[in-house]
Amino acid sequence: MSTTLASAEIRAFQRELIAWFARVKRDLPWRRTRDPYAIWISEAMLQQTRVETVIDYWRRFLARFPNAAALADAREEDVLGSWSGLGYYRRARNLHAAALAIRERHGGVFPRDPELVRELPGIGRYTAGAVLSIAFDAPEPLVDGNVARVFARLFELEAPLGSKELERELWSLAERLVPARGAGDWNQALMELGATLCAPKKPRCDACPLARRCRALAAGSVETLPRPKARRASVEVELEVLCVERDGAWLFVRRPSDGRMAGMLELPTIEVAAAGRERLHPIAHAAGVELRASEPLVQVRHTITHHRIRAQAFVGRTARRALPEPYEWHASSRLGELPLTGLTKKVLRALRS
DNA sequence: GAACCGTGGAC
DNA sequence: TGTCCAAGGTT
Repeated sequence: MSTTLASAEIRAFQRELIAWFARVKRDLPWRRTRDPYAIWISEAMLQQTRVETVIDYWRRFLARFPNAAALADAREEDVLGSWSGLGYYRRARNLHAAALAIRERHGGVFPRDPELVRELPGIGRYTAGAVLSIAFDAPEPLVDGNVARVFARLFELEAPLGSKELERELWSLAERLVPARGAGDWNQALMELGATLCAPKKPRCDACPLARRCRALAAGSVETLPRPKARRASVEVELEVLCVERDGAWLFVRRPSDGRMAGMLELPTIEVAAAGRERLHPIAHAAGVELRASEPLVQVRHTITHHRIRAQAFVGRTARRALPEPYEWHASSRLGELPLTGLTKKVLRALRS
């Protein structure tokens, strides 16, 4: 079942939504540039991440890596350091790899050809459409979570999020609706509507410029669309964390180069359930660390995807300066530059207060 | 196609 | 407190 759209209807959608966007659009820092590199970075950061969180990260990242050449010249370690705390760290690795590809394949210039853009690591159909339409005003469609919600309601699409059927219909609508000129504004207007009025909960239909055309509003199904996809239940995990400071440096462990939080640094950590009675002692022993007290110094709660974490941090001491892999010492004055995991940042923050 | 990948904030 | 969610991409 596919939605039909008359061309007069399409023009009306475009006119009304773009006029609304021109009136109410938020003043976001990446909206003050047409630099495809800067816009690309914002799009990568905004994936599954809130605007308020991204703003500071984007400013710092652009100051440190102002263009694709600078990013290509950087060490991956430093790119991860700038990303530390944002999550989904593969995005940072992909950015760095894509910057290298732009240098090698495109002379350091962000490509304009959609097929070439799509070949860059970490850039899928959405991000390609976003950068090309916003930076170059290319008539490329896009569908993100906002657009999916807006379309599902406007056209009363019943297929569940993530289903093949809904995906096909959403992209078909996006292709038919995107204007030949002003695609960047149109795409951003759709997302802005989803982010500010057509919200997941308690949408503000009273203020919506498209309310008159919304099938779900007419049918009273706005709150039930789009149909959510099933979610995995979350699991409780108990961790113990080892805090060792010596000569103004902290003891960290380098995570493996693949899997969760690949290549990041964290405080030595063990899962209580997997540790048996020995608890922290195995890693403490490996690092020659002596636990100073049996009582945790701080307790921290954290969530990672479908895990709910309760972490207790213990303080230890060691006489050893040189340690085998994966242990590393890092000066406490440089913690802000390191690719630390979110949990580790949280523990260190708690220790300091 | 489903699972995986992080985090902080709203309610 | 638990749950849901936010400008997705990769495997």
